[in-house]
Amino acid sequence: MFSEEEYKLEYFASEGFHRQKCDSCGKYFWTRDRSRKTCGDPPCDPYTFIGQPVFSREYGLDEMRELYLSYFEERGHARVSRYPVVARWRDDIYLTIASIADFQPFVTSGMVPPPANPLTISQPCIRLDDLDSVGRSGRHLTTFEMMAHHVFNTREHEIYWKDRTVQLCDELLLKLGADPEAVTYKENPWAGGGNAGPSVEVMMGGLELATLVFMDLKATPGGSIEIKGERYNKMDNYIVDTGYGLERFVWASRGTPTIYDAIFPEMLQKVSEMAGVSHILSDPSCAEILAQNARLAGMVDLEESSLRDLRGRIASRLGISAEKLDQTIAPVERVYAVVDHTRCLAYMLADGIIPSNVKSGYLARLVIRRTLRQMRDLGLDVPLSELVGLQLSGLDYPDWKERLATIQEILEIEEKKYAETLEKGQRLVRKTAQHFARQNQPIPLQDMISLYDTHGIPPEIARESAEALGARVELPDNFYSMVAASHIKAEKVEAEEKSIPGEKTRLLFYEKPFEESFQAVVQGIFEGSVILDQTLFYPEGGGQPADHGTIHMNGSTWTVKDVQNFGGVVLHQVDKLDGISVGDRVTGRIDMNRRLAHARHHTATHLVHDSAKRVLGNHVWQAGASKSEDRARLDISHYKRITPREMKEIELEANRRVMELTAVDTKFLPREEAEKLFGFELYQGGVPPGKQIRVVKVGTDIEACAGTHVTNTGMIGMIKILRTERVQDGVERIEFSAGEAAVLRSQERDDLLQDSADILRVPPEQLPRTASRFFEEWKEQQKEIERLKEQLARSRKEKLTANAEEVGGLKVVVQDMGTADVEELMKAASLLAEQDYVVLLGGESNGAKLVAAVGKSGLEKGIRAGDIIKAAARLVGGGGGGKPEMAQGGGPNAAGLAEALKAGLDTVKARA
RNA sequence: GGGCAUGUAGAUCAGGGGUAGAUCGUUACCUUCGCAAGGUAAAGGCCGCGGGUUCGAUUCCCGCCAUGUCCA
Repeated sequence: MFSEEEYKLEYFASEGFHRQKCDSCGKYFWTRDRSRKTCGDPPCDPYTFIGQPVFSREYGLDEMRELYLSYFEERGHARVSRYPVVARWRDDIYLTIASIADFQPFVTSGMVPPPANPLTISQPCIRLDDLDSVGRSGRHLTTFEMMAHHVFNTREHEIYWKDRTVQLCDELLLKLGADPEAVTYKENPWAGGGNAGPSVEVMMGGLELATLVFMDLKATPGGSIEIKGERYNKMDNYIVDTGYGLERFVWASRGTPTIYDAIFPEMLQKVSEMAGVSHILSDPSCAEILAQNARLAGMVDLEESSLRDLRGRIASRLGISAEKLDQTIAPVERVYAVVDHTRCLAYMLADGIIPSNVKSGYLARLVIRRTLRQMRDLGLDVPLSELVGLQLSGLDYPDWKERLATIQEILEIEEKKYAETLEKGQRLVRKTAQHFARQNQPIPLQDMISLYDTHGIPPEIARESAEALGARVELPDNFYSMVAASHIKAEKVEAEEKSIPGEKTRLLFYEKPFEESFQAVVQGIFEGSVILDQTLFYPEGGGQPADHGTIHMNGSTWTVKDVQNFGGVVLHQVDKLDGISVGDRVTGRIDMNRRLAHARHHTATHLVHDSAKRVLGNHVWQAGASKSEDRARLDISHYKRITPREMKEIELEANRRVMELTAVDTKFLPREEAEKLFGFELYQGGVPPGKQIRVVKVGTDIEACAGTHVTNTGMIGMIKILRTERVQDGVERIEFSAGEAAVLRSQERDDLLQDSADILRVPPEQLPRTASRFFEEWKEQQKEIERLKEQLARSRKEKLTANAEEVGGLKVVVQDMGTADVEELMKAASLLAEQDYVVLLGGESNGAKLVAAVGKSGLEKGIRAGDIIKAAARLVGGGGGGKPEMAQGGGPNAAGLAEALKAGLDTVKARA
């Protein structure tokens, strides 16, 4: 916890604030109001702003945002444009969840200067944690804008800290017309993401409008300060991290029953009209219910059970039943949810998330499917893309029309996919429901979990259709957590950070990409590796494998097998260490063929990526890449399969760039400058650490990339796409070769073609026609053979019946059929069995084959074909079995066939 | 990245170590002035691909490919 000292601000003193302990929760807060006893935060205080706005007039979203940003601009802050809602610059989160997330980790850690200091921003954020409550609590949103002013202070240079922060906040509220007595600042230590610090929550009318965090601690094992069970130490840089809820400010200014009414009035109007529920929304008694609901929901932490509890309380207060209440407001809640979710989707999709079954794509799909379900329950029969389009047009995308074209296609595909999944699911549900309804049992929970987990059918939908078929369903409240429990959590193995002693190695390969040898001094020996003061060897990184080569000294040679970079220290793993020691002067020589092959593939990867974007669209992002000497792989985000035609188009485009002989431009730039110039599209291959990042420009493709490249696209020679593969839903893999490797691959394919054509003795160009003719003929002939075998069996039947003998009143045929195969034997045997024979036939094809069949009379006497076969097959060294009427067997020992037939006959005799 | 599931006729699916099935659709014929319906018959299957086990694999095992889905 933080002491009172942390919060004793001059501003509070001069403005007549005093510190008070909340009667209800025991936490401390600051207020101007001498009579106030509670902190202002629910549940200690209820919502009072509903119906009684806390500001002097109503604001809309755009108006409020502009007011906020210009307020801080006028007070010395630079306005920074928002970041995408997909946090591509980070690998620890998928979505931007707070304004400070824009500046983590490199700015907050002090490694990189901020884009401006101090700055103000309004950052759209997406949080899906409370998805269930959206629409129902009256206050939860999946998407909100976090308005903020941030300051990045260092011990040497402090811009402003707590005092000025609180003052700016307080004066903003007063400027908006807030009653000074009604504002409270509640002390609440903040911790998250490895940082912590004192913080105050800014409360008005029971609503938390903003949080002012003074981040000056970082998590340190054994640190001197403890907060919420973690230990922290002071940081050298300390940060003002504020968050003002734009939507909440607007809500507070309007005092509407729910936050949704305040921020989306037009959209709500449209959607409720489309759904035919606008009469409910405009009904004053309904507004009162919703207001009650929001007021009470504001008082509690929402869980499924407590929300139901809440409903009961509201219902009894209104003197109606809980069911009646639910029926009345459920459609309105769904409209709220749909309006919220479609805004969330507009941001996600416009910022380039491709729906998928993994990563951030899964989050998009989750929201899409939830929205579709809500729309279905509402009976809202319009394409989802229409609603998302409406939302998108109101957001800050100047090119939203172009983006919408892609988004429309994505959503169409998603809608179709979901319809198919549900359709398929319904059939499954029907089957399951019928099964259990027949047994007069409820559908077990395990089956409901499987329906959802394996087939994606939400339990609510499954229950609906199961109950329509007369099956009962047990559905516990904690269904989803039971699903989660059925997944075993994989242990997260964190790679140990190796700390290597020694100075950072000077990297020569950027300045001299085509030099083959270099001089260096041995700095150290570490676990089978040599550390040099400088090196031309490229260490593995960015999907490019390490260089190989040799180290020479005094006529001796060491082979370099692997090269790794640990925090700037390059380790050259060698085959042996004898004869080499610290201080030695050595000559390094790299395998230039390997290096060049890597460089070609690396530059080619950039070109293929760029071409994929041209051919498929701007939604294409790199999702991974790897290179080797003879091929490279590039994974890209794309919402459908790449067609063979598109693949060829990409290949052609890439080769055109090669032929344009464009120089490859690489340079180191300060991170913030590179971001400003080129945007986050830089970070295709992940986010490199450090102040300076290396920017590689190949034609229109600009990426942050640490790999070695050729200096001109012409050096790539040729790019040959080998195939595309779908690695995940929403991610396509393109495999290709460049340079010599591409020529070799093409030649391999020519060989394949030529070899196949040679087998059929036709020129390659006739291969498809000939192959298909052969295949058709083969099928014809298979059928012909089948017919002939049938015929053969019929004609054999006559001969066989002539050889029948009588055993105990049964007609028995035992015969060696020469080279007949199993199929022929079976056909003949079954024909005889139909005429009440007991049959055992043998043949020689690929060893000895035996087939037995028993007619009606035999079966009545208890003679089983399987028994005959088992007895017989033993003598040909094999086994067999089958049904009583028909059995087959065999063995490798064809010489024993006669014996076997005899043994079979004996079995029949014994039973007859 | 991990889990679960699926791949059989044009479509939807059943089956299961022993001669591949149903329904719908298709075609022909019957019936009709014609159509629909009905009746009769037929065509249509590398049982996803490759390997293993086996006398025998569509079925069991392994790998691959394709697809769906849940979770992080």
